[in-house]
Amino acid sequence: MAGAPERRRATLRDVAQKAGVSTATVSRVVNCNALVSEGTRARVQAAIDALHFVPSAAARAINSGRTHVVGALVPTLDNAIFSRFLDALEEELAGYGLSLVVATAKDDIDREAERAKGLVDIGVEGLIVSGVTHSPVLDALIVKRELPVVATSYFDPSYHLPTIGYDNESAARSALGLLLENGHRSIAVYHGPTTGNDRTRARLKAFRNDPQVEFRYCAMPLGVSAASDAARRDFAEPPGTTAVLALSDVLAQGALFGLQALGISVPGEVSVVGIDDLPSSAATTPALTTVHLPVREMGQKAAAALAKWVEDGVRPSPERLETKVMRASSSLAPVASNLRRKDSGMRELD
Amino acid sequence: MAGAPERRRATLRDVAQKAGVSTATVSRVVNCNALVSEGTRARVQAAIDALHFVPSAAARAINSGRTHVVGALVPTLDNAIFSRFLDALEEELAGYGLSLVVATAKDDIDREAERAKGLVDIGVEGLIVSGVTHSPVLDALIVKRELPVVATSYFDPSYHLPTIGYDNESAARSALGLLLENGHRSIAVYHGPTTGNDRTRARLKAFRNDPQVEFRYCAMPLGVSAASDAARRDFAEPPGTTAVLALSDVLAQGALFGLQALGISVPGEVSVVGIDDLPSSAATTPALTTVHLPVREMGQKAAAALAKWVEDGVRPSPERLETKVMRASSSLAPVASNLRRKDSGMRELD
DNA sequence: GGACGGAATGAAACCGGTTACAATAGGCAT
DNA sequence: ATGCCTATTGTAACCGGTTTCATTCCGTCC
Repeated sequence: MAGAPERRRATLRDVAQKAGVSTATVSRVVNCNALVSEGTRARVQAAIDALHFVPSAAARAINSGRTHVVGALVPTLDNAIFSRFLDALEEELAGYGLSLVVATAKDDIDREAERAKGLVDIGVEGLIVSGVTHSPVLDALIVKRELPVVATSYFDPSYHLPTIGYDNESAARSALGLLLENGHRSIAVYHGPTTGNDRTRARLKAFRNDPQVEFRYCAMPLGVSAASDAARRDFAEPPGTTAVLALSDVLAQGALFGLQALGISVPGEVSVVGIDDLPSSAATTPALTTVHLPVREMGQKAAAALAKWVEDGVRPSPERLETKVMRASSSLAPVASNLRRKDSGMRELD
Repeated sequence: MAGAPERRRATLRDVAQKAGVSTATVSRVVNCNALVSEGTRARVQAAIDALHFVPSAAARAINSGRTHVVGALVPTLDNAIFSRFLDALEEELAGYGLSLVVATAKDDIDREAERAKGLVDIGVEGLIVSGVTHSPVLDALIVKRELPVVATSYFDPSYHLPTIGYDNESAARSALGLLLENGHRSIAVYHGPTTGNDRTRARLKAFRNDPQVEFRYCAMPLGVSAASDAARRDFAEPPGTTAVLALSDVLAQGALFGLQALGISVPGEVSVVGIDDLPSSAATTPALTTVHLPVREMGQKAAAALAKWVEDGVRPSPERLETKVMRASSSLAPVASNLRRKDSGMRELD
């Protein structure tokens, strides 16, 4: 009577005792599996309800050898492009009966390795990572554990992990191509930090060896405000620059807003191109010209590939996803110094 | 020789045998704990390395009774406000040695309950949910399991779970107040779906019983494009409406862009107010007037509260976080029909 | 020289489930 | 009445670690 409220969670043995059956029978009832007579099933169920019994996930996992959990390491959640990717990834993984643990690497390979260690410690069966530049510590962990790992946001069939992603350099080249076609020869390249971010570095490669074009590289934190500030600074006095090529839509939007704040017409006076194709990029005025990265599709493909690897042991093949120019002339026009201002309106005709 | 490559992962027993010691000793080495002589430690470590031994998370969990995993159920990841929240949550939880599993409810309480069940099945020790409207199934699960659960994005000290969040109605009232002060009496309210979303419903309550104000409610999908389209439709012909009050910044931004597309000046001709204070809202031109919701802080507080509950068993108290009007006059001006257009510029003086 | 104390290690129980296999019982054909 | 088959249930081993407690081995102290 004076006893404590008995706080230990009920175990299968408790239930078995209360129902007057063996643990095997309770296990059968819990798993709806084998043939248990209606009578005992009801009796056991009653005991389960009375004791608030919930089976232990760990005990199950130890028997099945499966945790049904996979992990995703992304640079950050605080950027629509990754959260969009994760949204698709989570959705698709759920379809395979897998749960998703997320961890953020913050563009730091050591932190990434540390977090990965944490994920392995909690028993993830597989991992999604971003890019192909990782800590040796992480690589060692993968080898040791024979852990299924898919690298995303990057395509490189020669990489030692299967990559499911797009060609970053080619995406940047598409963006550049648009500007070149329209006569731009002096271009400001807005990009985020390159340390720990091989996607950005790959995109920057698109601008090598182009002696006829003058690039002004502007590194900044990956945020709308930073790009807006940069644009306000860079274009406060008319510069030679006729276009902003931003390696992320976040920066492209920032540049657009910054130019608008200066009263500079886009694309009338300055052209802006981005990469990502965020949902909001279609809605700005003008709508942003950008290179679409199929991150939802990437989420689905990566989920399917990892699920198959984890469940059936089949290592997926690399997959290259196509990027695509969106709204080619919306925030982009022929360079103003070569053509009459009004020509920018004519772009809408073709 | 002809034997298979022996694919089962190495266990503690394998290591013990190889090193010629007992399992207890290996366990000690793995956990750096007790006193093991230098000699044996080295011998065991060698065996561990040779066999690529990695301890099983499940086996550990079964002994400690802890999984070090908590779950978060959010409406969606595909909205900056939630991914921002999760970014902070994940960061803070990591500090407590907890990993974060995410699942999306998509504003559907049945799906939420189903996902929650899945999370419990993989062994989460606690849960973060959004809002205070949940399925009875979920409530039953919480009770049964005595699961620590913190409700966020909502403040209601009378709710049966501890809430850590802001007062949605009062946030909406702040936004409304700004418009009223400036003479607006005919206001378009842009909001997302109300089914399954009690935050939106709470915000809508702020507009009850105000006979002198005419509200036009416009429900739409929660996205920039939807709001942009809505604005283009609503303001194509001059309506009586002088302001848009959006219950999310995503919609406010959309409205702003849509109005700009129509060539309507904001705030000169139409005022726009939002709620959320997304990072990008500070950068638009004009910067968006909005009510700041402290979601990063909420993430930190929720993480701390849940961690303490899970680790020490202390149920947290509800916490009310303050909302705050940002950039009060940036995208908002006195109603044009009552005042001279140029007055809008004067707002910046006070 | 024998008892004592601490360090290093091992044996075995245990965590909470699953499951192979054995055992029991009732139904039915012979 | 005997034997066989099957539906139901129990026994106990097992999954892969952790941990308690006993044991062994030394060095020391008296």
